[in-house]
Amino acid sequence: MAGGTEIPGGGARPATSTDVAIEAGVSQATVARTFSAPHLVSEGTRARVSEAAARLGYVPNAFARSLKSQQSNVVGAVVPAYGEYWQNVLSAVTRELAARGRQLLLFSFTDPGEVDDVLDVVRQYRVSGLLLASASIRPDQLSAMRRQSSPTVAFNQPAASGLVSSVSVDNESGCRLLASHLVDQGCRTAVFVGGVSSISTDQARYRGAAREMGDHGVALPYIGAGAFSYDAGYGCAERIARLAPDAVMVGSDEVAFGVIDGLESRGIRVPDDIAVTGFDGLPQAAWAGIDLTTLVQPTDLLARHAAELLVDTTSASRPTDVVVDGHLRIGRTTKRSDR
Amino acid sequence: MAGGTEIPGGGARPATSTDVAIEAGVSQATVARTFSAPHLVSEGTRARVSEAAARLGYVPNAFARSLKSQQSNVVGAVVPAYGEYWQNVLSAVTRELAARGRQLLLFSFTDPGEVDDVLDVVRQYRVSGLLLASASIRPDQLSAMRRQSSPTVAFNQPAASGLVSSVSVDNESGCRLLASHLVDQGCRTAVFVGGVSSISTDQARYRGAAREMGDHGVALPYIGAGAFSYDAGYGCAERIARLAPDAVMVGSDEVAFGVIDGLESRGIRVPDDIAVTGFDGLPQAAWAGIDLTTLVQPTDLLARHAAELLVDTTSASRPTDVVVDGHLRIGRTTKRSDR
DNA sequence: TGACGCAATGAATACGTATTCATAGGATTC
DNA sequence: GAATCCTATGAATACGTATTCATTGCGTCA
Repeated sequence: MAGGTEIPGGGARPATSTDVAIEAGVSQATVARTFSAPHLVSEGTRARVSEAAARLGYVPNAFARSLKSQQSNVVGAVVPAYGEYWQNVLSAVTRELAARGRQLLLFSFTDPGEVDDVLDVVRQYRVSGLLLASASIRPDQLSAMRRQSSPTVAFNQPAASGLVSSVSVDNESGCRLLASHLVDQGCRTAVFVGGVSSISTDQARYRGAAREMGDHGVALPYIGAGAFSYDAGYGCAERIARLAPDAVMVGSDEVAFGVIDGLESRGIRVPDDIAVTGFDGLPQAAWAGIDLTTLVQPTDLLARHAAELLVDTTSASRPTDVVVDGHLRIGRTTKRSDR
Repeated sequence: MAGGTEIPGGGARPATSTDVAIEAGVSQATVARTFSAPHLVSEGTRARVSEAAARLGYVPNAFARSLKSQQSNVVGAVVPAYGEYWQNVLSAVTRELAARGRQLLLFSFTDPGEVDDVLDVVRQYRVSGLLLASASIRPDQLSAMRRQSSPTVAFNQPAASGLVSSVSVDNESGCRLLASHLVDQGCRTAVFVGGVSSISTDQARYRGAAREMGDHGVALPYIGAGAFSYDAGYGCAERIARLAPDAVMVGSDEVAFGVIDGLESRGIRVPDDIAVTGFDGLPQAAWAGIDLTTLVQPTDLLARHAAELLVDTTSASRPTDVVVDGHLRIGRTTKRSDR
């Protein structure tokens, strides 16, 4: 240890750029420039400042910076508290944003009704972007975001189109792929299990599935699980069993996991008695013990698109809708049992 | 619509407290007080201000507030990018913090080596608290947090003791419960599959398991999966098979899911040939298709303790270690097959 | 009735930074 | 050799709020 006073400034107060300026014998402006626009500072000075900063343990104050520069580098995310799918999305988006120097301020809600209140809090943070995972949002909140010229991106909620950007997988064609695969496997009767029928994504998936099935002369009644959860799926087994179809198309993997277990608990074997498909491509779908046929969403790609829209300030005034294709994952749950 | 000018201030600039002050015919100070200390404002004035604020779509600027008041209401969380377990924890902690008026600023890392850099960014935000999910942290970062008098809580990383608070499940006694259950089921030989052996949590779990087994004269060799993931667990199957034990105790549920599928893929049946236990109590463990015997961590309770420590400013100077008990969940994977 | 206290409000200031404007050299150009 | 330009720096100011201090008006108590 060279000097005696390591990390001085004894009190609780973190060092400021002015402290560093005094320590380095330069002006506060020079310190600020050293950190936010180094190319404006000569090499020698820069070194002296950096050294002084390190000595004082100085870290720029993000709040002051945001206040002055009128932009925050913070992206807000409003996401349902529960659900495997959203957790994966969040994880991917966080990574992509971090790579672009943005932080993620997380807000979660359990009841869609809370979203409005949550958004009021979000606005306090003058977030430079907003990721939405819920479609039920007051239009004036959206236009407030827009006036702030902060890009807003709806993730897998294409219905919000027009006012905000959106990034989503092609739900309809994805479901056509799944349906088509089922038909190939010899499926003649089927059922669709949705989560919450009022959600646009749910509707689009059903629509795609029903059309493709219809094209092959297969009817596709809709059953609502009531939620996007394992338990909701499990609870559908009886209603499905009553219809005794060849196949069950489930609107989301998590629900599908429940459907499978629910069916098996009633002695209905998958895929021998009924084939099952999911949607999302959660990591668990690939687990050997499950091996679900599903439509894999390219989460990383979606996250990358979302991050890019969120970082691009011009995208606020020019809402963009990005739709990417998923790919079919064929698993055990639709293996033809040459019946 | 009453007036003509709904939400004026046409430009992109959000309304400020001064704008509201002018609109309401009061001073800026009064507006500030209306929002941060309403009891100092007379009822009539308060109403007039609130009305003006609503008219202008005014929302207080959190950055300015934090700058002035020197506290942020933002809690930082540094969490591994991947892993079922942490996603669940994050979700629970977010809820608890929201209930206490705190927001969560999320930082994720893939490589523990990144943590130091991430923490530098965290410090920029003068977070009022910090949740850590990684034990590998430079001591000077911790003391910097302490000097800032921000409570820091290590989640399930009890080794960090002393400098920061911690909240964790009783790993050792939890594993004793699991081991004891296995012995009751007639287990005479066993193997422990850990994730990353350098992690204190991993060590504590192995220690508990080995001691209980030892008390019953059962040796417990350690196998390192190398990561806390499904794939890592799947890849251990061969090494396990070579030892041909009665039971495998796995240090985490996610790894256990992989172990089970890996074993089954080699024709080893669970639980008929080998019993398997996990640790964590992930939601998936309760799925009927899996039904894993595991130690359920009371995540909500842990999150609540963490949130309380993070909110309590005095806890920074007085690190506290909270340890709570988990409970045994007995599933299919250890059902005695009267061998 | 005068002194005092309390409630409500306004004026002014400080928080820590980014940025504009001005200044001083030093290099470059004709 | 003078006019010009560019680079590096400092002084000063503004961002939007919380808070201290001062002021006013009014009720209360002796």
